[in-house]
Amino acid sequence: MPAPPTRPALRARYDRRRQELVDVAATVFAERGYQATSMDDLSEATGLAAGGLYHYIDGKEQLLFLICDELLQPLLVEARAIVAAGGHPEAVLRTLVRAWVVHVELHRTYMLVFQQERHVIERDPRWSTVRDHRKQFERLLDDVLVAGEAEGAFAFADRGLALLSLLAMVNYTPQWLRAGGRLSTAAVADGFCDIILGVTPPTA
Amino acid sequence: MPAPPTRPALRARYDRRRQELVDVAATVFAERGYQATSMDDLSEATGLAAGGLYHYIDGKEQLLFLICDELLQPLLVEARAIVAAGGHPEAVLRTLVRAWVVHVELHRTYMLVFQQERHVIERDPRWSTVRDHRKQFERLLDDVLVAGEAEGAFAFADRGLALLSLLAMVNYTPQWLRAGGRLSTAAVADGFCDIILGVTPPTA
Amino acid sequence: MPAPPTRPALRARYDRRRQELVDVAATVFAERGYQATSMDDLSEATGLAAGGLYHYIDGKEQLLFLICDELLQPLLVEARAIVAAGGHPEAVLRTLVRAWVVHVELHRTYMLVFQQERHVIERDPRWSTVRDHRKQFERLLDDVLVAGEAEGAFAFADRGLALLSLLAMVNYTPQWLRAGGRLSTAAVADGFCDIILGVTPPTA
Amino acid sequence: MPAPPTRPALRARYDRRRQELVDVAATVFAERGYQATSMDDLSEATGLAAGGLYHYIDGKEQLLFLICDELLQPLLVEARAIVAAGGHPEAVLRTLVRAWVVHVELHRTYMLVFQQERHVIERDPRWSTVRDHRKQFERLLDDVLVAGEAEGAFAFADRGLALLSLLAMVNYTPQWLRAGGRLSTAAVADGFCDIILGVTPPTA
DNA sequence: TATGAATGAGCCTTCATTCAT
DNA sequence: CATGAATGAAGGCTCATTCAT
Repeated sequence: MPAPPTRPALRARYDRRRQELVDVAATVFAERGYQATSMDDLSEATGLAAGGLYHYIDGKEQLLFLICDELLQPLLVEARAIVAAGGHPEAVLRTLVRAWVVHVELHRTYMLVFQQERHVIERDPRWSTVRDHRKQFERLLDDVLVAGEAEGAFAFADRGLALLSLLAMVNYTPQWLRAGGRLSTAAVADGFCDIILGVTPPTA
Repeated sequence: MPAPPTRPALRARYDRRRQELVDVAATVFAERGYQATSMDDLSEATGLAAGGLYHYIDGKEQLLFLICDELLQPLLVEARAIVAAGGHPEAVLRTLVRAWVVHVELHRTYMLVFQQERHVIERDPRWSTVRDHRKQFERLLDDVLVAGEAEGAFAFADRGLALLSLLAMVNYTPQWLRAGGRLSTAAVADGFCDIILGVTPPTA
Repeated sequence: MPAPPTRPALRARYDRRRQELVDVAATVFAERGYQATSMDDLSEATGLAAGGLYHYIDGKEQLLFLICDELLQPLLVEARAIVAAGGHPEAVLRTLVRAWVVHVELHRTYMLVFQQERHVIERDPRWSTVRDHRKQFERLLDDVLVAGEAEGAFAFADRGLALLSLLAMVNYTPQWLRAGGRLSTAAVADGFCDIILGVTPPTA
Repeated sequence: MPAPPTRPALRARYDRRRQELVDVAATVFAERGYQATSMDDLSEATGLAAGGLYHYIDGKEQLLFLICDELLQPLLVEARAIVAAGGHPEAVLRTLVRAWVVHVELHRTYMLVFQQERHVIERDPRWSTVRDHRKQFERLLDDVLVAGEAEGAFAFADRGLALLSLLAMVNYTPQWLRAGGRLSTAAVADGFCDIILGVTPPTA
């Protein structure tokens, strides 16, 4: 990858195209799998010739990194803001989960790729940055649960299991959630919270 | 793959080695990923020369198939038996989930591989058998929830979400559950049921 | 094989190199045999790295197809033109055989490969196109013999045997005919016709 | 290949089986091609397990050698006898060609294999024995033509071409001659001689 | 910037052959 | 004699990446 252009006008176009490339890559990776996708597939999907891709990225693996990074980074930022804003634990949790599910839905393909390649990300030392972001997010989530439990707002049979379950639910979401489905994103997020918090329907 | 030997004595050894190969493959696939694992990796992991593997399998993909099949087939059989045995819905559900989690724990690597390669299995028509087994199992699970709801044993805010959550939780299990961990397998299974059913701890 | 370039300048070079590759392949195949020739052999013979060959072809088998096709297609076209032009049956036959022998001599290696791999071409359904061309050419030849016999220009003891013999003679030609040999191409062609037509030398 | 058994009874059975193996090999080679036939194919065709084949032969290539040898050796012996017996040149030629065509028909698969692998046999020094037999046979044939020409029994426009044509015709025979076809073996042989000798049908 | 030809390592698989049983 | 498991060297092909144009 040559140095990106410095003149602002060119830089803008460059950044736009690079973002487009990452988007396309996420879509194709999500469908065929990262390993099963060839640079030629991306070349075809973007309309850029094989060599042209390398003006925007260093290589195939960097695409995977960018996908993971653009998925986790903003989520972590938003989550920190929500937690920092404070409030009643349940409100914080619900706000956080809602933002999370929205994020997952908006970056559905990114999330699918991230989950698919989890075995690499979790093991390879070169992926520690991404891994750390995931861990920080999960830590944040746990903090909220701990705080709620401490304040008596939440009563978990087992907080660890509750956290793992919440992670599982939301991570699994992109496999079935589609825009315009039976449940709205907010409903899904609230539903998850209800389940975790043991909120039973009123008629019971 | 040549036809398996017919003489019983040889057949037994053949089957044993083949099973061993599938086991090793599951372990290596789980660690490095199916695509990232070369037949040479398996050759090294099994101690069998590259060509020797093909006495037991038709190709790399068949290993993936066998892994999925040996994971789902017995689970489905067991699940059907549990449901057929009948009983109070909650008892049935708990028995079922417990068996499921035990199965997942025993076939941890198989499950990891199955989850990893889900994008292939769900899309490729050649994998319809495996996909069908997964669907049948999920259908069975849903039937139990439906029955429990009908009998008034369960009260879900949203049964669909409950099912998806349960699937997510158990499918996520092999990522963190280790034998000898804080929670026993049974505790985990019951914990999952509690969460789904909205069982809150005695507010002591 | 990527799509061939569309820009005319590039396309010309591409076509030239591809033709070169087919030529080299025909030569090497003719010498070592199609099956006994590895892509590495072709790589070495062309000076192109192993992978580079696949810019021009889909695979080894396509080379064999192109060789057969480039051998038969133009021959058939030329033969049709000669027959269509009409004239005295003997003149037509002699013109046809002469063109045929010239063609065979010019594409000596192609012909050798075609003959060598006849057992595949005649049996495999995927080779029906090539097979059809061969049959059409032979049919054309037979038509000429039939017409000549009908007009009383030819008198065969057995026309079927005459046709088979002519085919045998010409097909066998590349095994021994060399440019600059004792007999000119035209002499060979005429000699074949003499033999088939029972023309005996003036009993001087 | 271990040493063949010496006890006569065993030796007979051994020889019979070995001959059977060569026959089967010739058939399979003729159909699929020598190179395209795997030892496993032969194993299946003979009913002998892979390793068992090596009790009778040294390797795959020896099978090819035996096929060629068993084809050419007896033909050469018979041809020599016919020529040695003497007689009118035309009678000798006709007897010889008839024996030849009969031989070719009886060893149709052997001949097909021999023709298919001609490129190896003609080039590789290891095949000089087989090549020599072929050359001796052709020499014998030429001698007959020379003698006939000298005696004024034959009048060739070009004896060399006549020889090559005859070779071509007979060598091509296994590609189309089937037992029970329109022409008897003898008729075919005589037809070839008529063509070479310029014998025109009586009605002409 | 973009193209597309070219590289070369690596992958999955086949196969002739050997050898313990 | 026969079996069938095992070997290991190719073989055809793919693919991430480079680079002259």
